[in-house]
Amino acid sequence: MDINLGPEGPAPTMLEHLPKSVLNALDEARSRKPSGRKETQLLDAAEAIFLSHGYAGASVDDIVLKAGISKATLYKYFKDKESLFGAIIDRLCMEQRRKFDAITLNAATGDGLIAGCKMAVTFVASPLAQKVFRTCVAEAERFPHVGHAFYVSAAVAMTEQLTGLFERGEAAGDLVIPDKALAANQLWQLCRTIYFYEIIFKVRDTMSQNERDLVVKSTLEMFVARYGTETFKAQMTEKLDALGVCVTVS
Amino acid sequence: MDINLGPEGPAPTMLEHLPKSVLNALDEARSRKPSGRKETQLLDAAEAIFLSHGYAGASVDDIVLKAGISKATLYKYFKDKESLFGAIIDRLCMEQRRKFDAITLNAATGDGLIAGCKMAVTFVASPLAQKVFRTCVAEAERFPHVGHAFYVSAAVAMTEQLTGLFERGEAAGDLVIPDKALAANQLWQLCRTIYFYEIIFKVRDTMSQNERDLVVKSTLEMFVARYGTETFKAQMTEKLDALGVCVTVS
DNA sequence: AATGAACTGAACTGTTTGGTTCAGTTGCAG
DNA sequence: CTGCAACTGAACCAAACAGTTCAGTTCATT
Repeated sequence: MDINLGPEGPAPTMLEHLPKSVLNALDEARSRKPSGRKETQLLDAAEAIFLSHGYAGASVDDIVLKAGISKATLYKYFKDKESLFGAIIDRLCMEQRRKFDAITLNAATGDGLIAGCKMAVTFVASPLAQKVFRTCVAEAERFPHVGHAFYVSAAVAMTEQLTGLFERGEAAGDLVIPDKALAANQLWQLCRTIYFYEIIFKVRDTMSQNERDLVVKSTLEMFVARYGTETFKAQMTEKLDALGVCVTVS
Repeated sequence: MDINLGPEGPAPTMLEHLPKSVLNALDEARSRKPSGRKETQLLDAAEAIFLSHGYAGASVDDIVLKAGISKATLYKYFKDKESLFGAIIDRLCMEQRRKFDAITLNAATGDGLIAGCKMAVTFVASPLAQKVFRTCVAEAERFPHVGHAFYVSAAVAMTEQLTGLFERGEAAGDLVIPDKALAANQLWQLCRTIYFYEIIFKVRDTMSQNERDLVVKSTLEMFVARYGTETFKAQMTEKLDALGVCVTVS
């Protein structure tokens, strides 16, 4: 995407001493986003610091230091710390929403469910998603907008996706789901079984492929037992037995 | 429990000007907890402020002001802000654990499951539990002990309780659960469907009795579909249909 | 070569922070 | 009455905080 100059990056005064190739890359980046390079540096730095120290724990001085810009520049882009924080959260949530919307679960019901759960489990356990979750939970009380933005970008987006899959599953005679929004939430909740909370509460750091498969399997066993037609249950049992052994699809 | 003197409370110098009844109540409280009254005031105030502002956002001056004690006294009890915070979290988690351990789910399987889920849903949506959850999630990365304490006080305690219920359910021929810890986690997760996250992210503030019943019902429908024996499924369907209309047990 | 906008670094404001110190007050046990 | 430990309030510290100001630099555009 953009060129990562690392913390601080070279001062503009030093540009002429860089190799041609780097200069070209810089020019390219600059022409692509002519007026936003400094802003991007700022947003990236602010994101990293807010996500790891929280709003109150993050210092503006640390942010400008990491961004390699001056304090005056920051306050030209944002009126205060609070609005910078808001912009960071909005950017993160939009990105999250984008990820959900990019998913297309157009496989057959069984494979769609498995793929969806795998994505959900992988997403939910990813370091970035964990940090965003943590920060949004932490600040939701003081900044309701933050909580709301996160909720819409995750819960709402995911509900829409799954509802589509469920409707197709019903049409195919695989599922019978009276309340699809409720079922989507339940499925999503089951994908957070055990490991999500163990990571959130720092009881562990990561989860293995086997553990991911275990969650997918146990989640769908439950989901299908409740909402699957008899024929679909039998069909899924096989598929799920194949899982949890070695499969790696992602 | 203890006598609430309100913010700041009367200074000790003013005690002799208070009505006799209040003085007696004060004396009673003091003789009950002779050496810990100031400490209790401190812990209560610190709890309130940490839970609503987070660790970094809470100021020691605000805490001693609310506790009605002097700063010097605080630093006689705790070596620094961090250890005060640790003590607050430990106290909250111990209390949480105590609540879970006090539960006795000794009814028949069906009623036990319903009672357990009702408690879980009510607990999970309570303002205090929400604040504790928020704070522990927020600080788990900077203070791993906080995350760990919360995890043990909630997840572990609840798993133990439910495992007992499941074993009795199996003995009675109602349930078949190969992995009981997993099933306990799934049940707990399902109790957080929709509303828990809506409250955590400040999309709403409370949930009604009907909404609680809806969660209990949908949770157990799913759980029983997966882990119930055929006879038990039929039996539960009736019980759950009775629910979600008006029932108020709590 | 001149213009103007973006940006810099560093100094500066006024406030707040966590933490310390201390002379003096209080209430209670001997 | 005395001695003692708990506690007070207020002053104090150095560091950090968010936010402002400004003289001066950089750089693409004309």
